[in-house]
Amino acid sequence: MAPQKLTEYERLRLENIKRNDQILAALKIHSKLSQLSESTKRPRTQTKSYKVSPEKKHRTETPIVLRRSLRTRGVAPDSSTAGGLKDDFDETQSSISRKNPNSDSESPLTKRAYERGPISMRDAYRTDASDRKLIEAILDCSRKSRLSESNNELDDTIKGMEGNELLGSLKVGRKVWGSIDVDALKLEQNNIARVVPGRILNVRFLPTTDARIAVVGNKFGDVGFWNVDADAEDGDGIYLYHPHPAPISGIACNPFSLSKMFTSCYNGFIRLMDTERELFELVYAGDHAVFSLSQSPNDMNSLYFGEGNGQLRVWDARTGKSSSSWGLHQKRINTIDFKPQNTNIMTTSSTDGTACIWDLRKVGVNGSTALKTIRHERAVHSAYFSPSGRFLATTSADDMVGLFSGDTYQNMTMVYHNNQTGRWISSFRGIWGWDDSYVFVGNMRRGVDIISTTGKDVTATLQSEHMSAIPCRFDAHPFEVGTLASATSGGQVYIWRPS
DNA sequence: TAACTTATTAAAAAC
DNA sequence: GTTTTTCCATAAGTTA
Repeated sequence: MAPQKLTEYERLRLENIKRNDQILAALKIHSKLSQLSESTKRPRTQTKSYKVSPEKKHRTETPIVLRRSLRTRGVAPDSSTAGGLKDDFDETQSSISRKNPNSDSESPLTKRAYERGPISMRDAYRTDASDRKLIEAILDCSRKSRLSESNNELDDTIKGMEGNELLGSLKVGRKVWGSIDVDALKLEQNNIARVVPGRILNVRFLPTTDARIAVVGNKFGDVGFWNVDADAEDGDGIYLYHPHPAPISGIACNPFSLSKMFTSCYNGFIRLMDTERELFELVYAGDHAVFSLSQSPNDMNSLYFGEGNGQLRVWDARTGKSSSSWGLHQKRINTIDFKPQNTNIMTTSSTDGTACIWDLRKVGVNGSTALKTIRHERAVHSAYFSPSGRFLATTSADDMVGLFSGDTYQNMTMVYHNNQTGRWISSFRGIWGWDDSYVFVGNMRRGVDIISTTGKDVTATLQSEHMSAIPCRFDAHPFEVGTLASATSGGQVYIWRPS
């Protein structure tokens, strides 16, 4: 896609935005001064934190789940559902008593998050400082990564080159490979921030080497950005949006087009954040909760998501339509992942107590039969292929982390691990690092457990006095070996780096 | 098989 | 510093 030429209107608009930013910057001097006097009073280092503008604060502090009639959702009455919606996310869950008497009037911002249409980034924005710096940073990275997109035709040639995975990774936007020294991973004060309020369900690094930007989704439907290396004069580099009205279940970034990022929500909507158009577009609006989201690494036009009780759908970016849904599980699908070396091979984990491996060429044809079904005693919270594809790691509520290897993943090792996170902490999901050596998983004692595939046990635990809460969700930076983001139920993000 | 009930737990806010 | 509130998720067990 060639960069679009700006119309006169767009050019004027950008100029106007820039002017407004200058005015804002001038105004900010006052708040900077007051901050300065405050910091002399309190010499202790304040961690970076999101700051919601006062006039927006009251609107979203209390998350409200609204009743949605078919009419307000713009859906024609349907005899099959007219007798009362019994779907996963509607009246049954929405009508839970609301204690706050002030929350009865629908706030404009919450209403917007429900809209069956695009929401401008401006309308969804909650933080007080301008988000121009963030938008510029993302567009800047996007332009740079697009330059390397022209190398994509090399993809096929490189695919056969087993010996040079690093070259392959860089050219096709795949995760970079490398080994790490576990003892070298450290958490520094400036790599800590409270990015959003409340419980984080998802953390993701933008897939770029040009900036370190972490994105998180929380249970209120907020999407928070943290530009980790933002200059001090740009504030903390933390930006908060509210594009969804309910918990965010997935974030999917396109390494070839950083300005496009998908987010999915428990209310059944999937939005595409388009930084170029400054919109959260609505790409899918279903009647069932969307619990998981994933992109096939080699096909950015296909978006896979799990909805309702075990259904899987594929949304096609070219047609803007989704496939019919395939019933792959009995209960909700918690994760969807693809084998990096053969993206026809997909794995799903489910609350029905199983993790399955599928051949996409055979899914949906005459029903769906899994290549392999892994059975845990309880709900399976995640299933991920290792970077080489030779391992599969599952994490289950039965207090086990499963490691599977061999041609058909027939070799099983169960590693005991306390996964009882309870009500307040998001369930643990063991993720892979940058090679097949380690799986990273949260620890109820405020640490990150590292499970070694060779040792078949927890060989180390990352701990730090800076970590004031339990890390439950993680992301390994796709292009920076050893850079690990961990997120908590209090909205914090901790970034571990090799020292 | 669906519908209802209950146990689980940490962190922030309030005192 | 200690106590209270948050809270309204989730999964598993029990009942009808």
